[in-house]
Amino acid sequence: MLAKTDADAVRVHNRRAVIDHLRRTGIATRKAISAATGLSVSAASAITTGMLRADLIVEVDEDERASRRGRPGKSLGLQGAAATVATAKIAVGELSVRLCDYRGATLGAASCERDIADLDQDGLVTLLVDLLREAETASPGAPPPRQIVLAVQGKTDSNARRILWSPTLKARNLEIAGPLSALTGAEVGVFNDCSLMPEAFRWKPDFVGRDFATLFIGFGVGMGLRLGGSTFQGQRSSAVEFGHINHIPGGALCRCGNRGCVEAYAGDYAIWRRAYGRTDEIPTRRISDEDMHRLAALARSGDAAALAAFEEAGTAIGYSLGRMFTLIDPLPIVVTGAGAHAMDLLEPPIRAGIGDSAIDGVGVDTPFSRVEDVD
Amino acid sequence: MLAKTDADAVRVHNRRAVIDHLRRTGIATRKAISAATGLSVSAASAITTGMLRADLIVEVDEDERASRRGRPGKSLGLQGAAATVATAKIAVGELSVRLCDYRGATLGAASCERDIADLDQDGLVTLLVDLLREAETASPGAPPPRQIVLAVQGKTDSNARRILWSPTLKARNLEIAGPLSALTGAEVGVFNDCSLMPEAFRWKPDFVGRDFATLFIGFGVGMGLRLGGSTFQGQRSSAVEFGHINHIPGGALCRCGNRGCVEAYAGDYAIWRRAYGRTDEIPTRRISDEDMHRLAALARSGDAAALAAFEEAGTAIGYSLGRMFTLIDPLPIVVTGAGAHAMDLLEPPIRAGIGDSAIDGVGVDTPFSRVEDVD
DNA sequence: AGACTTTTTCCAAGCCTCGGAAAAAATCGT
DNA sequence: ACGATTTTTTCCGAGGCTTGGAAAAAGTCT
Repeated sequence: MLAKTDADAVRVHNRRAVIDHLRRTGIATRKAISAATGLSVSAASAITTGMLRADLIVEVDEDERASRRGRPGKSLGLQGAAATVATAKIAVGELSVRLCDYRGATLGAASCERDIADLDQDGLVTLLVDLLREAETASPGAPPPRQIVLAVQGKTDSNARRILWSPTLKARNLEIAGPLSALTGAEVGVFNDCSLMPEAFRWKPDFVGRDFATLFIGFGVGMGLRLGGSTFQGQRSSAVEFGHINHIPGGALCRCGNRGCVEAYAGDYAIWRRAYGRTDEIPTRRISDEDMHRLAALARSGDAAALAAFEEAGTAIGYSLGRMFTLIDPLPIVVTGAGAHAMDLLEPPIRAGIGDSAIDGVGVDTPFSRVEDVD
Repeated sequence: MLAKTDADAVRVHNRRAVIDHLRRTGIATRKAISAATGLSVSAASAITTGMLRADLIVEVDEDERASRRGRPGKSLGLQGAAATVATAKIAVGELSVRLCDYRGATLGAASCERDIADLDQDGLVTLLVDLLREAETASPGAPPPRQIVLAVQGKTDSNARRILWSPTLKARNLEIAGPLSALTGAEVGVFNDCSLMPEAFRWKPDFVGRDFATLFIGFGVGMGLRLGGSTFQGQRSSAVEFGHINHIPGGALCRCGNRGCVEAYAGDYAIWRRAYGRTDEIPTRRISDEDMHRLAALARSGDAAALAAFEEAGTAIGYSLGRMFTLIDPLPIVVTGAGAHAMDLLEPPIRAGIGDSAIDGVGVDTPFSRVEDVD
């Protein structure tokens, strides 16, 4: 099952290593690249000059002259104009597109707020193409995107081609990558929004090369996993449906139709309905952030029902984290989403839940980081 | 973070691919190796002749003459005498060692049944060395093992050097790899027994290159995961403590001290105590296989308490499989251990549990294979 | 201005693998 | 029985990448 390797693979691999380092550090000299990648200086030099000629990277004048002895190294950076990448987000009630250059800088964006529940495959694709065109006119001079990454709220297939299911859409199993690719000429990938989140943090110094999880707490509950140097994808689907891992057999009713999911205790709507005694009610609309802030304030001021709602939410998350830790070892957690604002209320029951469910309580002290907003 | 690749890495990789194919198919011609690995015939020929000269592989006379036209291919197989590998098992009340040659054939074995609970690090290591010597005298002519693989009931660290915790031993955090390696000169790896199980199946045609899980149901409950071409290991420990994933918050008391673990419902002792109304009793000894067979027979004959015990066990396993499937997608399951004998009783509640806990019931129809005995 | 240092570039060498040609070893046809 | 055909191996030159050392380049220090 092991595939062969040849000179070609070596070249591709080593160039990727160079780009990887440049993307992480921004700029670096050939010497630094050599040291970081393990390549000889000769090789690093040869590779970079080749990429320089191909206009993939540029020489950068560094203002900060270290004024050391010896020939100063010439800094290199990625050439922003080398390629354009588009990211699109499909969420409840919102569709947005953003164009980025090769360095990651935003070139232009476009979005539209409308109910897309009734759209079918073609309708969704044409809407995406329209937004893409709009974003392109907003960023003149940029080449058309070579790659399009779609972040979808819902389940996608592991080939990153289809939306298997989304709470935003009535239709299921939509083939998106093919048509969109045919219309735009770009390489298209369709991913679950939460499983994509680790990509946003893997460049940060604290997380480079490390395993970690991102936990989204908001209207729903979702997770992204970074394991062993790659962002986790299931064999068949995007997987990591953390919000729909069962917490209590036969428990509270969840949006997905099952009973006892984590989300049915820890999603915005779950906390809300628990606080107001609306057992098993599934709200048709999003609970607004203001409502949730109000509820959190109520809990902080000592309201028993609100307190209990947040506590149950934290316990559900904690137990499921404990279950996950037992299966794949404790991980540092990055908490995002509206629920991150209520971490003062959630963290104690979360940690208690981990302690009660993980073997030997391993992972109760795993670090949590809060990130308020991410796109 | 990406490391460089050079000609050396290419050589190592391609040779490994050749060995991989030979280990899987037993014997193969140079042409077949070329086709399977994607290497050119020239490369496959060069690599194999090199390994032939290094005595890693041998030419094999195939008796079955296909009598086709053209020059017949000369079959190659791994040289059994090229290296010796030892495997050792540390289980409750039993210690065993087995020597295998490079092809996987057993050369000799030794075992001892005694209580090792009071052994410390040195005691355990010297006992292992003694068994190793005994096995070596049982297989004259074989070179001393170059590699030793330890399968331990319990938790091991992810560097495969230490036993973090084992129900067999009172001591914790025992460094085994270092001392054993120093005494034998072999490369030593210490692994959890269940997480090692996929290694036994990854060569079978049904599982080659596929993701799957092995589920052990016996005195305890354990699991091994084969994901993305490698056998899963946690970042810090052997992980995949499936038996200690929480099923019911605050539920039945488990050997590990927590409440509500799967094992506290589905382990032999859990089924036994549930059938006999001994709530939360932790037996000091293993329940014998005969006792469990008797209990299963009782259930099959319609005894309500016994039936309920097996049903609760199946439900616990089913829910936890559903939870796992939600996190990492459904997988085919290979069921081993004494509990595999009662799969007729367990499978219906297991599938029902998956259906109630997995999103959309995905995975209820995942294939189960029963394997009665594995070493 | 010359000595020293440090970074780049240049060049021959070493390893792989690849592709095609030649050799080897059977069977088939007459 | 002997040449034609077919299939597998081996051989050999070519090409691509990296390496290590030498040479060049581009600054600081005295």
